[in-house]
Amino acid sequence: MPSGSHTQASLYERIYRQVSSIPAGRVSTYGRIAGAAGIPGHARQVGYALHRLKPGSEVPWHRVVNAAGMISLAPASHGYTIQRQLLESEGVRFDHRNVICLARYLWPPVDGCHRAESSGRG
DNA sequence: CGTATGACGAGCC
DNA sequence: AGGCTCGCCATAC
Repeated sequence: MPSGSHTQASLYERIYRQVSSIPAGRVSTYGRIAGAAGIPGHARQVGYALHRLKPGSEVPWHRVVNAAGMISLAPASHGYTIQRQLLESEGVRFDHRNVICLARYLWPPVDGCHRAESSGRG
């Protein structure tokens, strides 16, 4: 392989790969995706990468929310409704404040908190 | 090429 | 406990 430049996939491609690794019914945050993609601290770049996605993309962009567990799109935006519907369609529940419980749905799972496993025991 | 902006995050009060 | 501001850097014009 040609040394020097990007021996690996492009940054966006790495971001898309990380996002694609999120299973259905789980969510991740921009910051975590950034860290997993090799650019810790650059959460905004992840948001930008998803913004660049095309409508026909198979990347589960809707499984990415901000560190507060909220959809980062404008609540009155069309994208917000789409993302929320897709998440609820996968079983992700929203708080009365439109917040997702990251302790239950965050991917990769966190220890010390019960997960939303299919067994329904928590 | 410089200014403005944005699908974020952490700190400050 | 929560709203506001700054910093980060690629993209748009």
